[in-house]
Amino acid sequence: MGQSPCCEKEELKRGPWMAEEDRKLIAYIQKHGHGSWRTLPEKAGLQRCGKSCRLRWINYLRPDIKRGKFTLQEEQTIIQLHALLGNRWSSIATHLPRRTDNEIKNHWNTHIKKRLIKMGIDPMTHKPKMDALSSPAGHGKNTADLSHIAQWESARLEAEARLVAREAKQLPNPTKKPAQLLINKAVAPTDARPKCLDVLKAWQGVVTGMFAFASHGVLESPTSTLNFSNGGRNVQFLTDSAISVNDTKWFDKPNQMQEFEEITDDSINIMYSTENAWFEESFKSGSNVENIMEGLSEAIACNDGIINSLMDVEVPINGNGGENIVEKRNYWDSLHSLFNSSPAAGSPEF
DNA sequence: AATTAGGGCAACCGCGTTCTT
DNA sequence: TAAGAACGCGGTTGCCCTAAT
Repeated sequence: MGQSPCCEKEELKRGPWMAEEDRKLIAYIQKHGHGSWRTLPEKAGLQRCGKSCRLRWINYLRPDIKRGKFTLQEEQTIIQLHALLGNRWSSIATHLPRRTDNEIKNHWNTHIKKRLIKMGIDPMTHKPKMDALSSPAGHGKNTADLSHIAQWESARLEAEARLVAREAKQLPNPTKKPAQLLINKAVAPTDARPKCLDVLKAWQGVVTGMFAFASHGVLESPTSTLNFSNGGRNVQFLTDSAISVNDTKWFDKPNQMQEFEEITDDSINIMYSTENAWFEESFKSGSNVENIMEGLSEAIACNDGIINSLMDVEVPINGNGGENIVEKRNYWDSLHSLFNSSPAAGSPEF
């Protein structure tokens, strides 16, 4: 069922596109839109299959494509989203305006993946390879917490994508292409994106916050303390280079290899190489811990409606703003307790 | 200068999902 | 509701370019 081989039957051209073919495709789409890809080649006077035309347009000819080097920020986003979503390049691409899934996929395979490997990080699990060498007991709470957050975030991003798709379906003009609407919405410029997506910033903080870099005068921002406590577990941001989770203090040391210093029995020791300036730069540019947590709670508050609606959680709608705030706080509390409870194995119960 | 190896990227392939009839 | 058509996605291939030998 479904796919029929579109290039087999006729003598259709394959391989690299000629400039003339590009011109024809662009001219046709600019004038008529792509419509049915199946019929487009014939109408446009191209000896190509529809699939090939679609690919050429989406990955290369579309006017809103940004080409050239990926910025640091983009790479960070890719890494973080990949940690959450895995190889779902199209989902990742929706969070990188004007980049195509193919381009992201290629960039991952040819650049980022290799760099992560070089840094001793498994590109598939996003965990330091040394993690595997640590004791089973050590593979406890912190790792479980992070993977739990990752699972939760993954589900949330998927849910968000489904909501966008659902919204697109409900739009008044039913004549054409929810998928296209989804794409248009998803690739809107960064500043047009809903604030909800700031959760990525928060996640970025969670991830990059794990990497405390050598203190060669790098971390200059004023320090402050931020505390969360719930159910006996305590998350404390002591300074911009030290984080304490459940009495486990994560901080930097003045050498090239960083270490999570073990304080409690079930905490873990993980070594991170910081010799890669690229990652250090990421850290510097991205994460002020106060902003991280602020962003996270803000994003969660912003997202609660989406999450609840998409995870089939019934929440009474309050007309009253004050109650709403309470509701959001409850949501944050429940998330926080989820974060703290972190089952040793198994998936989150959504 | 010629050859080889490796990197980068555009394009293809096949399968799952969604849409249409 | 079922079947076929169309679309979209992720994995893979193959070509081109450049650096190394």
